[in-house]
Amino acid sequence: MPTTEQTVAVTSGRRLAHPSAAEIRLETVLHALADPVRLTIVRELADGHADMACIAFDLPVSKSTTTHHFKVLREAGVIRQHYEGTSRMSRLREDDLEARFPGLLAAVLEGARRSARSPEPAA
Amino acid sequence: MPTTEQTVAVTSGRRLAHPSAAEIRLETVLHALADPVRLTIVRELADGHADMACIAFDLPVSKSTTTHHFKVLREAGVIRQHYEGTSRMSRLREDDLEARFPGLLAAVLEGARRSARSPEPAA
DNA sequence: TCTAAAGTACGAAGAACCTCGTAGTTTGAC
DNA sequence: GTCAAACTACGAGGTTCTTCGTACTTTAGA
Repeated sequence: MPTTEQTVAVTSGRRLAHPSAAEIRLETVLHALADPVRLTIVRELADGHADMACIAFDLPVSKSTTTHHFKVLREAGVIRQHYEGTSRMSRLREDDLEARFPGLLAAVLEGARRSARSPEPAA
Repeated sequence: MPTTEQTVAVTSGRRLAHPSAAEIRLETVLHALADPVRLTIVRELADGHADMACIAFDLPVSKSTTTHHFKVLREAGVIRQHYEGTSRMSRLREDDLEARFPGLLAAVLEGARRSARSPEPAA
């Protein structure tokens, strides 16, 4: 029995479904990371903003769209979320991703940082 | 002037548009790799089948769909293609991808190989 | 208790994507 | 010149994705 994912809901009764580490699929992860808004979220989470509330991200989309993107990331196994009061805290599942796809997240994050520095090298 | 991509069309007059190495975008690459058919193509190209004709891949889709997927991979900068007679040869742009996103292709390929061995760990 | 904050669920509109079949192009061989 | 092989271009059909607004739920605080 995989009990890895049983640490849920500390200050709340609300539950959030997460895939177990073994259930994380490569194509789902790649698809989750292929969206600019979601890549921004992941990059900010990686840059020291762990356990951030969704509202803390300054995203160029509406509130419900933000919710949607966090859900996609969570269901893909990229982030873990838990409630704290009315806020939902998010954190990268670095260990689980590293175990399943070694080097993938690091490579994507490094690539994202480069792209952020040199957005589009004049086509 | 980037002259990296000027090696085209050896035995043919037909041209194929490729992005230069600097134009390869992370999100486009991730999106290109997020499809199961395209991931199969990339995995086979990596597994020693460099410079394969499109027809040589045994894909579960029609001929025109195959063409479409190769085009997506080429326009994303993942593969390079050139004609040889009536055949179109494909090859991974490993060097260009490594230069722009170090470790990314290797991580994806390693993940794809693992997924191929243990497709779905019984949800 | 009442209110505000944070977030969810639902449905809808529009865009993008995957797939296919058909018709056309280019090449090489006879 | 004729023919087949390999591939492309085009459009269509159906699905999925992104985005939004509105209404609802849960929690914390006055």
